[in-house]
Amino acid sequence: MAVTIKDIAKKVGKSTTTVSRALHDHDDISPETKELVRKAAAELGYRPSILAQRLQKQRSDTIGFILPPFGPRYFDPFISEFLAGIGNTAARNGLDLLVSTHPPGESEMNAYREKVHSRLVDGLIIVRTRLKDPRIDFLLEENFPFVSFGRVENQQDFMLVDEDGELGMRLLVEHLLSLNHRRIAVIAPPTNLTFTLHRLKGIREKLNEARLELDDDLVVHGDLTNRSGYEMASELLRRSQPPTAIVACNDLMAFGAMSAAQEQGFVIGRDISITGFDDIPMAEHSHPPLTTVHQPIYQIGARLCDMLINTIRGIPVKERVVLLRPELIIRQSCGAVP
Amino acid sequence: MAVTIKDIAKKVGKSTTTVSRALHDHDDISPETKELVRKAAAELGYRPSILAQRLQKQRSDTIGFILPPFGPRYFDPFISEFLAGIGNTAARNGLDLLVSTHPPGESEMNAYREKVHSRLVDGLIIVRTRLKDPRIDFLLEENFPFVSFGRVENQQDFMLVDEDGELGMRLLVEHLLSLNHRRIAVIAPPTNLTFTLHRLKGIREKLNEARLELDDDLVVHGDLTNRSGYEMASELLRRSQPPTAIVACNDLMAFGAMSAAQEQGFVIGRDISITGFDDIPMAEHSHPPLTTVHQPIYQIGARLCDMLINTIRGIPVKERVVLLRPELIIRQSCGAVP
DNA sequence: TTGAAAGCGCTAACAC
DNA sequence: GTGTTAGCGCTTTCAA
Repeated sequence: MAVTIKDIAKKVGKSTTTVSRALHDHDDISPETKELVRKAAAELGYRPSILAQRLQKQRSDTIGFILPPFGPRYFDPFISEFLAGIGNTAARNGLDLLVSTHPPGESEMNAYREKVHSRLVDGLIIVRTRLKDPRIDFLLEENFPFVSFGRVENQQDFMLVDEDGELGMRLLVEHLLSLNHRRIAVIAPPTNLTFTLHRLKGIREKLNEARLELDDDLVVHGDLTNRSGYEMASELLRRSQPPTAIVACNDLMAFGAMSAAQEQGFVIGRDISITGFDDIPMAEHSHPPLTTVHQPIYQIGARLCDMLINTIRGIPVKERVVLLRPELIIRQSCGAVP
Repeated sequence: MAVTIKDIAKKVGKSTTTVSRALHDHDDISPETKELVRKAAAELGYRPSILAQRLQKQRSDTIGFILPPFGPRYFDPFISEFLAGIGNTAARNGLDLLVSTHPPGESEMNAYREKVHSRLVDGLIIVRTRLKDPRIDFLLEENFPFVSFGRVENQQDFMLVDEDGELGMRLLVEHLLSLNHRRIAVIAPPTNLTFTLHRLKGIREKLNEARLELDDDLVVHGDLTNRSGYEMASELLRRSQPPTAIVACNDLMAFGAMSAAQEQGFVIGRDISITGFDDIPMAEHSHPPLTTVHQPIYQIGARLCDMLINTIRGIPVKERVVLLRPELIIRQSCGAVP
């Protein structure tokens, strides 16, 4: 059906070897032959069978990405940008991107095992790391190329990019302290996620430095969705002693919190201050615009992908652990306590 | 390096043919041999080379999805859910999902041509169709299996799922009319997208039925982002005769519009009514919660993927054009005009 | 019930 | 410069 090098070989009266080498521009083929072969290939509409090349080369030229959906509706504002970051980088390097979805849990490791053993991908990209992350343990053990967006607790001899969430929170809390906030509540993400640890640590330590304590009663946990931000904030604000500021650990929960506050008649930035983390595009256009910490998701994806590609190609990566310096974005969702 | 059927064959003292057939449970192999082969395979830790199987079978067992990013920041709340829908469905059927990103424009068609000709995917999923869509013309011409989320203007002999945007808008406008709105503005998406046409048509015709006209001066175009919703609404609301209702053609722009309105001191649901379209999870938790039209993105993705898989497998698809009935979600962003 | 041989499309070592 | 041969790992006639 499809045109193969055999067809070209027949047409130009040469061997398939010669054709193959001509097409790859090897320098042991005469210019005339090359020309001849190229023309024939073009005329016949030849397209190499990538599959055959891959089988022969024993490389898949493909990067795998298993996205762990969160919550019931799979809504994740990160994904599109992150995907673009890795997708574009992979494409620029002639690699394909194989994507699948698999929630954390029971069968998760099967999904990873299968990807690794099928030899359908040359490397994997991990996101949303947990404190103890079986995916990373497994890949390390298998000695399979991978990079990770996020750290884990016990291991660190692998390539990763992460934002310095601790510093990000320090900047944020510093800002809140300068506005005289003392009763600061936190809507934290699930505790098994690594970045939760860092963010809480940043908050706690910055407060301690100001001789303040993070009140455990004011730390609640959400699941990173709008809804949970809404629910947690609703509860916090109905207390007899509501906080003057709510630090939500991601923008989505911050939006939920803003909605809850407004519903209860609070004016955000005056009666209550609310902060987010991530700086998704929407943060700029919420009402009021959200004070948050910027994460360059696209760049993180691109950088990770670059590291992985180099590794796959055997090029040593100098910086194996990249910790990005976060940027505080001050908008109007925080105001001074009288 | 990796274990192959050859190794198994050697171990059990049979031919590779027998091993292959035993592993696939053909019924011309004795139970004993099957047992023997299976045990040997397990012991050696055999994993089939999917690549080799695919080369031999001349099928890639892979579905392709090229996502057309919008705007500078690739932010698209749809993607994660849509991806989950197609990813899970593909996985359930043993197919892989190959994802790449490519913006509309110049080289877009090359990306599609390459996917088709590389024979790396058995079918493609198209999203965000344009009125005249070269991707669809091309795939139709190539007779390559594909399905589309969205219609096009001139062609309709291909499989697609779409929401009935016209009806959705009719429901929405009906709601606004019942609240006595007469000066209704529209923030429309780019005119080259097919769904823009349907949504505008729904608005226009419903108004006509009520003996009203859609004032062209009140129709502005955004690019589906928050920011553009914000900018367009800012301008609309600063006019001497501002509208009493703004129909944004997607939720993201509606949020931007809400932000602009609030910034100018409007109370949403009282001074100005704003509607969206899509019902992304955030719509429920904005302030005020957004009146919008629901699109079951996950299900659309899953359905599309199912159709495509059937086609690839040669199973005829009975319903080739699926138009989903939209659901109006009334929340608090709209109120009655005094 | 099993095996030999051919082939999917391509590349590479080695000879000429 | 070019061709022969072998092989990537697997499946599938066809014959035994």
